[in-house]
Amino acid sequence: MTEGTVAGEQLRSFVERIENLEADKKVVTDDIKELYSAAKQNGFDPKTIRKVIAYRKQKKADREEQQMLLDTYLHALGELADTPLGSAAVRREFETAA
Amino acid sequence: MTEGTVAGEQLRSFVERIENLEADKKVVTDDIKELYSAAKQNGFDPKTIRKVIAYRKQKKADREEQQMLLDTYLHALGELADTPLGSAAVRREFETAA
Amino acid sequence: MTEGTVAGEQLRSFVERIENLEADKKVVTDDIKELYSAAKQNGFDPKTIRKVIAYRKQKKADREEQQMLLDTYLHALGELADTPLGSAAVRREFETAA
Amino acid sequence: MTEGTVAGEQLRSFVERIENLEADKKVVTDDIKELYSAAKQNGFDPKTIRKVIAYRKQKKADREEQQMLLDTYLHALGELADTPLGSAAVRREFETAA
DNA sequence: ACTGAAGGCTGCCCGC
DNA sequence: GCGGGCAGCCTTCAGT
Repeated sequence: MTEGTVAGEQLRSFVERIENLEADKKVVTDDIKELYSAAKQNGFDPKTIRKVIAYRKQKKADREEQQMLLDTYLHALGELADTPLGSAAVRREFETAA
Repeated sequence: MTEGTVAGEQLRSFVERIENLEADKKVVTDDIKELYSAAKQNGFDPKTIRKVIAYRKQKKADREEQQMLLDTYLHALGELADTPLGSAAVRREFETAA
Repeated sequence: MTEGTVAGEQLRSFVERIENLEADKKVVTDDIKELYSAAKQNGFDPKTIRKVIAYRKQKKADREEQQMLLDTYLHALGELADTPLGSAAVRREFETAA
Repeated sequence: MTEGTVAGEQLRSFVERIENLEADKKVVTDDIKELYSAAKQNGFDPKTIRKVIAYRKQKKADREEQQMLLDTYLHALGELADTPLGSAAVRREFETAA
């Protein structure tokens, strides 16, 4: 796998593409840091902002997990969910369970 | 600092901009992971690729540090560095010293 | 710091003590794995058990974080919290906010 | 599988035992961290200590693998290995081969 | 300069 | 055997 071979060129391509993406990533990371700094300059505690973002992120994750649970219910109940009435019933069941 | 106040709006803005950037970052991160997977599918060892990239990054950092050192020398030598010819002269000096 | 020196003996002592603790840790880890296996043999899904444990752990963490939040409120409100009545008021505030 | 059923009690038992073991594990983990801190206070680089421990662990694993290989040879040679003298003979054979 | 936390990376274990 | 998910480790950074 020396220079100039097909494999070598492929490797080079992978490496360069990854390096480019890492550069992009660094830009974004730096932007985020700048925002935190700016927020701090405006009197907001960065740590608190992180808490807020973490909280929102988790809430979103919780919602998605609940959705997965609902899907589990739906699948477990099979065909029933295929009819509007059945679906509504299952949904009602889920709401009371949650 | 409740909803609707100026500070509240500012905070909301910061939070949302950061969240957007984090979303962007996630996209890039996922792209990188995909590339590593693709490389693996093509028979390259991901771990080794990481090593290669780390090595190149290190080399680049070393070069930049050397460049900074060079700049320090240039400035220490005063206006000479401001002309291309002078710069080249100092650079030659530096190369032999290094 | 060669063999037989004071520093060498100290280092040896640290290394061995750490290795012993790691051995202990391995025992505990293996015990945990055995328990998961036993649970599986008894018809319980290990993955679900992990979920349950993670859930309980998080609930505990949440409670502690809430306590930290309460502390933050208390400190922010300063002296007020030093009187029983003030403390109760803050606590009431916290309850409605949570 | 609700509370009070046999299965429920079994599950509860598993969960609690696992949680207890995890608590034990945390104690050991914390002890290890303390040791690293203490080592650092005594002028040792924690990172290097980790390297040392990893190295010794690797060496130990290598030795055990070699021992397993030796056992394989011994068994392949049949009953010879059952006597101390025979074992020593095979071991000599192995040492020169390795 | 050191400590404590936050994020990223690696190795491990599981299920497919 | 492989890929996904998860825990542990390492690194970096803000704060002191």
